[in-house]
Amino acid sequence: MTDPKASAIQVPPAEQAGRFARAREVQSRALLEDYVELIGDLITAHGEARVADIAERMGVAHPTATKTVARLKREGLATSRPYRGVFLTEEGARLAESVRSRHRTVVDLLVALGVPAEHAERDAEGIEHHVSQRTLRAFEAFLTKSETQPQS
Amino acid sequence: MTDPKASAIQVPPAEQAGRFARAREVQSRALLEDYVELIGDLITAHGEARVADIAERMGVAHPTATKTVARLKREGLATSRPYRGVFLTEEGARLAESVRSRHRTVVDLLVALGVPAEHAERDAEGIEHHVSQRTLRAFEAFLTKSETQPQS
DNA sequence: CCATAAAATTAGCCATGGCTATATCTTGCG
DNA sequence: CGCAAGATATAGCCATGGCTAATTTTATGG
Ligand SMILES: [Mn+2]
Ligand SMILES: [Mn+2]
Ligand SMILES: [Mn+2]
Ligand SMILES: [Mn+2]
Repeated sequence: MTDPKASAIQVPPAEQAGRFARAREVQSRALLEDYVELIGDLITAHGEARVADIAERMGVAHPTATKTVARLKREGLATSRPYRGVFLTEEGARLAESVRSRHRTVVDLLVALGVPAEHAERDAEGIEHHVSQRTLRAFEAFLTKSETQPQS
Repeated sequence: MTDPKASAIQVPPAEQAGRFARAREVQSRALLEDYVELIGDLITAHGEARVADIAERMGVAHPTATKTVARLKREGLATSRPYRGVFLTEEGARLAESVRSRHRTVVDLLVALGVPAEHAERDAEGIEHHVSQRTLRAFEAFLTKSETQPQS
């Protein structure tokens, strides 16, 4: 068991600052990740990703979706011509795939730990973005193990 | 195994929008949570929480910390008088305690799954805010179990 | 084929959370 | 004491990510 109180405070300030910086960094990427994942899903399901559908599924107003799509284009993740649908670049498609896979792993882990599916989906939508490669591997390892030998 | 592609798309749009809304909601609380936790730690360790220390540990400039403290006051989580330290209200202290406890649980879970401590700390700093009560209970249950009967 | 409905974009607003530069207050020391 | 130095606060800037209202483009059905 960790020492309850003093633990956080005796880590060097610079190191703690680094952790918070990482969290902020991740945060600024989270929205992009959710958009490319969703755009990929829409293209798979409907052959195209319309701004209206993106907005509806993200739960934001149309102009908000348009603005974010502009950012995706700026960052090289998507393309679109005015009044046409939105498409993913190679890089966008790659990101979408990795985001989708990580999302599934996070949900699967939560469910494996006994979290109801609905809850798992909700929490995963935020958690996923903060799960590093290293942590993802640990999740996968645990899932593989609990497949082989289910709960004791 | 879940169906790889179509899974996300056949959830009703309103429900998916709700998940994203939840994630945004959580996001807007995350900064407050980290601040009250840190302020609580500083008071425990040094008897007071100075803006300079808060800024240093959060990895932001002093004015940024001042501005966020103003928001904490607005939201009834902290108090402070100009050029004096920052203190937590009852509500702030309660929040700090629950945030600290959840933080520890998340770190412990990651470590229990085999994530190196440093990594666990980093990832937890972002993950923690998205862990609901229900999920937290699942984490605790797992940790209790793996104490009793360690890895097979 | 064109008028109107639907979809998308643009314009312009707000809050948050960063920053730097400047002003003000507190404090400790000579 | 009294005046630097240091700590804090204020002013004012920027980017992101929301919003509504207005405009422009596309698509359709009579
Ligand atoms: Mn997400
Ligand atoms: Mn997701
Ligand atoms: Mn945190
Ligand atoms: Mn924390």
